[in-house]
Amino acid sequence: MTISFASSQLSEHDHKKCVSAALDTAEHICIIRGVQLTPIRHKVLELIWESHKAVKAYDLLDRLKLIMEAAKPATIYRALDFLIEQGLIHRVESLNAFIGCSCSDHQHEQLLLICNRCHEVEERSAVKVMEVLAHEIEQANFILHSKAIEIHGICSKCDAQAGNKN
Amino acid sequence: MTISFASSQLSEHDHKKCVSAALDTAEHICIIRGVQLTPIRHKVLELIWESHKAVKAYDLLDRLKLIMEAAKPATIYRALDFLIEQGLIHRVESLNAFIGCSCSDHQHEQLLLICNRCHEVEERSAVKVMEVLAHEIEQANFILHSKAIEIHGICSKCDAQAGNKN
DNA sequence: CTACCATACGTAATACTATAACGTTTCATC
DNA sequence: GATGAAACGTTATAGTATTACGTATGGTAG
Ligand SMILES: [Zn+2]
Ligand SMILES: [Zn+2]
Ligand SMILES: [Zn+2]
Ligand SMILES: [Zn+2]
Repeated sequence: MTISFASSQLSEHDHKKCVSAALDTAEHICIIRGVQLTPIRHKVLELIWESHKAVKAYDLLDRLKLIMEAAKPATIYRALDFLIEQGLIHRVESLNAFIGCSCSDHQHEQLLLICNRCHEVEERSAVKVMEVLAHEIEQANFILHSKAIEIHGICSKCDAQAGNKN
Repeated sequence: MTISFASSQLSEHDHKKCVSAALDTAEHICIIRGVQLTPIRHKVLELIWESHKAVKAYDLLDRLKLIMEAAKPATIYRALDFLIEQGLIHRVESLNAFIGCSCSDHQHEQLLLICNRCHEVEERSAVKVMEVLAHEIEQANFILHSKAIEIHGICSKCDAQAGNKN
């Protein structure tokens, strides 16, 4: 059965394109910025991009160990720190997990739609939300450093599948 | 030195009123719902309300141990689970910490302004933000279960203090 | 009454997440 | 070829959270 009517941008797509685009962009960004996308960092980024699901640090570690026996927690966390600093991945606070950044323009003005069923995370730009939110923050005389908007629920794809089962 | 011009709702207030209001409300809500605000749960809620700072589970545990030697992690986490279920506290995902809920009407349509300096957390209702956000979520065909908007930065009080030092 | 059941709690063990500390390698620069 | 910075290796430890199983309590059906 195919899901022809699902509306999520994550459905039915050529994921290899996501991966290669993400890695190409990362390589490009790192060259421009003069920072090193070392083999470990590159591999961790690739592992994160294996799917659109949020992935845990120790799961990454297990997978990294398959090709790099000596990998330790610090190995992963250092790579994650680097990738976050460079805005190449996002930390999902409510899951203690990580996803590849798919902000089209890497402006990181995004909200995360986290599916509690399939665990995929969709990043949406939501310009209007950010505008109104910025205004609200300003009204509170609060000096913004960073913001995280994490929405939990059921994605359109999973909802459609559940609907089909009835 | 007093800070007479700070604008945060958390400044210069009678915190005993916050605590007693929160505890009274909690007792009332639990009676209405037919759930038990046991002595442990009540005490944990009181400890959380000692300040407007987000508090960690193991810090709560240490303080609970002072009056209840046998307290263990499960003691705290069970109380926290209950209080969250009842909407009497919020979990701050980005801090692995907890704050008392101060939604005026316990509708939990709030955003959290988290000060990185003093660690106080202000809960703001932000109706307009929620409206626009709800619309955005609907457009994504996403079925909402819960949402967390966590803003990090410097609160007006801390900003004013920093200003005074110059 | 008492057998039953649900809720809350006691207790121990364990799992999961993350960082600290210090040594080594590498490579560009002086 | 000494110096210094960045990345990584390695070990230990800190911090966060859950599982599992046993006990106590109180309400309720029989
Ligand atoms: Zn993809
Ligand atoms: Zn889903
Ligand atoms: Zn107060
Ligand atoms: Zn502050």
